[in-house]
Amino acid sequence: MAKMGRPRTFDRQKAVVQAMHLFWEHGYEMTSLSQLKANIGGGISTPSFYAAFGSKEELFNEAVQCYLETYACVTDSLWDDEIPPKDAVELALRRSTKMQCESGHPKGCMVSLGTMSAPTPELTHVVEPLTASRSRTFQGFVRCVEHAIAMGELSKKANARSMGIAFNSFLLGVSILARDGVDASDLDASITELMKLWDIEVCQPK
Amino acid sequence: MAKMGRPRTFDRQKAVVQAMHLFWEHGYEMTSLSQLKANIGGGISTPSFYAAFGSKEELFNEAVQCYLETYACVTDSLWDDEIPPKDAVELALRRSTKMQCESGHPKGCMVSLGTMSAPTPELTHVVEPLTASRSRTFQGFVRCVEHAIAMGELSKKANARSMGIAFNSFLLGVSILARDGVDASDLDASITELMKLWDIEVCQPK
DNA sequence: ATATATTTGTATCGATCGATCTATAAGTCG
DNA sequence: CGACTTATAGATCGATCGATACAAATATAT
Repeated sequence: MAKMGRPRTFDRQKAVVQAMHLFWEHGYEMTSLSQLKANIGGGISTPSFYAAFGSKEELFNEAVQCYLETYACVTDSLWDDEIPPKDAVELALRRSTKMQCESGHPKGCMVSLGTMSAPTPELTHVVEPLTASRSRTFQGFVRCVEHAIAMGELSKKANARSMGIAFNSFLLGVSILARDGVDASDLDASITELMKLWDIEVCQPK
Repeated sequence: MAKMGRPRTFDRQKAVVQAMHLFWEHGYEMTSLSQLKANIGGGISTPSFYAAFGSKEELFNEAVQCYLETYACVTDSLWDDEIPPKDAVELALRRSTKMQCESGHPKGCMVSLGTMSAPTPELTHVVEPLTASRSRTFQGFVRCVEHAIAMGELSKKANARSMGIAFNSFLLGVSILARDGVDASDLDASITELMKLWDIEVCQPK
């Protein structure tokens, strides 16, 4: 049985993707309802917007979910136990950097850049999923280092938290550099440099 | 000869510092005139604001200049030829990180976080000083590595650009981590980790 | 004392913000 | 067909945005 009532004139899922691109580019507060309406299905009216999405905040939440389920997966390797920890870290760094520099969508990472989207305390809850995702990625880096230590690949003297922060901070910085137009190839080369931090802590064969 | 006319009821320089804190915290567009007026001298009127500063944009420029001449100096070691290159890099990283985590002002770096303050192309010129400062800091890191290579401290095979990007990207990420409330001590420990990238490239004594 | 220069307070400007009301159009059901 | 359901279009809401006009207040300069 098909849906009753007058059919929608625009593709709702495509609209969420469009909204995601706008929020990604400008942040939550800096993206206006006018922008969103104008970019959905070639332009929709205010009541159509609210009938379809409820409010700006609800659409933002959908857009964030959409991002987390698609683009944000570039760091999934950090929780894949079938991938050696070092490869997992390197894959996450390279895939994320590559994605952040791709054309077809805004530069940088929506999760990382979302920090500045909650300038006031009353907006904190809006960007909570982004904050949680940043925390999760950080934990993922630490986890990989800890696994490597437990497996005997890395020295027991290695500081998992410090190494995790180093990898994580580098990747957060990539968002700003990607926004500034730094070439993907330059960033990729610097990942090669950064990964030497891992090799240093490898247990020396006796 | 003193200034003529009715005297100002607030300290203009203190007002610029107050404005700097607000712009630092919320970015250019997200800081409203109402906020600025309310936080200057215990509250001033609209005409007083415009008489003193001209416009929101002009005040922002003054606030940025104020930041660059004070807080931003934490990375000045990168251009100090009397400091050994490695120390210069490490000092810049540690001083900047410490400053970004200090209390008494917003967390993170105003220059780094200013990326998201220009969501629209027509605002690009407003944050141009911030963009220029980011570029300058990056060049500073590269410069130190190049000096070290020229001095024979670092291997000629070292990639100055890649290493510069690595240090720079890490430091940009610190702004986001500081905003997220990461402890200064944890960040400082990760700098110790990061600096191993330098030691790796040191010419081995034969 | 008078003229001049500057800041102040009150009121207000048009534009835009996110959001809502009412009425109409366009579908599926019985 | 008529009943029901849903999305549409146009008009508009109060709040806030950055910015201005005007006149009263307060200082210095002559």
